[in-house]
Amino acid sequence: MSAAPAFTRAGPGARRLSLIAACARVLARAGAGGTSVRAIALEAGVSAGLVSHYFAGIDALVAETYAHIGAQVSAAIDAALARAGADPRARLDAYVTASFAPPIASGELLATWVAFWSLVRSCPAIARQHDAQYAQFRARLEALLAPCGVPPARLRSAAIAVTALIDGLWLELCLSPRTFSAAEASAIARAALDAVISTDR
Amino acid sequence: MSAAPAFTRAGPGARRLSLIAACARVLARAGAGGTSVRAIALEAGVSAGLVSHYFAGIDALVAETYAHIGAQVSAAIDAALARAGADPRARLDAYVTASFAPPIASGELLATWVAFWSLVRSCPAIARQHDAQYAQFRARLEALLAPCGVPPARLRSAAIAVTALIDGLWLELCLSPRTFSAAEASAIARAALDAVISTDR
DNA sequence: TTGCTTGTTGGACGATCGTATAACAAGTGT
DNA sequence: ACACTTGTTATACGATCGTCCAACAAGCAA
Repeated sequence: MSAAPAFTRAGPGARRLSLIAACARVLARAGAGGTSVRAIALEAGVSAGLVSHYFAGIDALVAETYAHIGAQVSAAIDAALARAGADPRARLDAYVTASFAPPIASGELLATWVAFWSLVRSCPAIARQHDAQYAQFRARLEALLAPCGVPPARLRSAAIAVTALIDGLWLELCLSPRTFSAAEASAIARAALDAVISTDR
Repeated sequence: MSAAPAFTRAGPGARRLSLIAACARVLARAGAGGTSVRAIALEAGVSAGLVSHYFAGIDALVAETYAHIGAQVSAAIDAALARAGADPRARLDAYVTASFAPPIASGELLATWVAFWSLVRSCPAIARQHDAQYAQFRARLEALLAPCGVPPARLRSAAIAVTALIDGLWLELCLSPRTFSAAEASAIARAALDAVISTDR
């Protein structure tokens, strides 16, 4: 008779990915302060040494997790846009609605994002990733605003403003969901969009 | 001959305050991850044991530091409002300008704030403080918006929107100052205010 | 000057941190 | 059935974490 295997081997790619996913879960559950090599390894069901084996350090793992989560959020928004169809204003509204709905608007994702923000100032690699991510979000929003009649000269400002408004609403919505609802946040953002895309000023 | 005193005694109130100030400086310099009892004590020029003597734990110290910094930001805004005079729109502009100028808009303050945010989900006391602080900011903004002609029915939404916009701009301005300048953020916010206080919609 | 109050120190404690490394075993090809 | 590759474990290490407590000394009162 053969005993059950004490562990299962995984290809390097698969194991790396499972560690990144585990890191994201720990980050969401325990925040940046509670995220340690051992906690991640326990979450992934492997030994602690394996983290050091696959990543240069815990900072590198967190950085890769940042990119992974960012791509996930991007995908969620892209999916919402694809569902919205072709009408420019409907696409804009879909962008807003998706921003205040799970999985984007959630305390877990906030904890993850805050953990990244706390590393921006001390870790240049994280800072670069943040800049790239923000630029990508702004560019996508510009592409959504242009068909709605926002003149090119105002495109940059409009994208910055809408991104900031959504981020601010999203932040407060995640921090204390009792202050206002996702529906209210969405309504406020859509009202602001009306003002932004109106040409009479 | 008498040797120089090895340490100087301070009244309980003064020592508590110096520890809170030291905690704020460490939080700003090293972020939540780098903030330890020993680092705070070193910053304050006292021994590590003293922190435990004055505060129930490091969480309590951080919570009191949160309240302290919040009051400081509030005071900075009040000072800007006092300098702005009586004209309602000028006061609103002063609020915006102050939000994007030191000492409010700075990487150090961001690090402090992010550290607090990272504790909101796990520490109910911090969460309660955040809610109170946010409510206070929103109430003050409502008081500024009302004289500008914003009807009472729209006051709440307008205050939430403006707060979110300023917070979002402030966040990105602190995270990566190269994306846009404080002047640009201020201009964007003031343009949005024009839309909010206009009654033609 | 003497004694007392108490703010302050410095070290000890166990726990946990990130990292490195040698031993082990699962899976594969022969 | 064998050896070989390598993904994985287990352990050890020094550093640092938060907390606690007995001893010390600064400053005030008598």
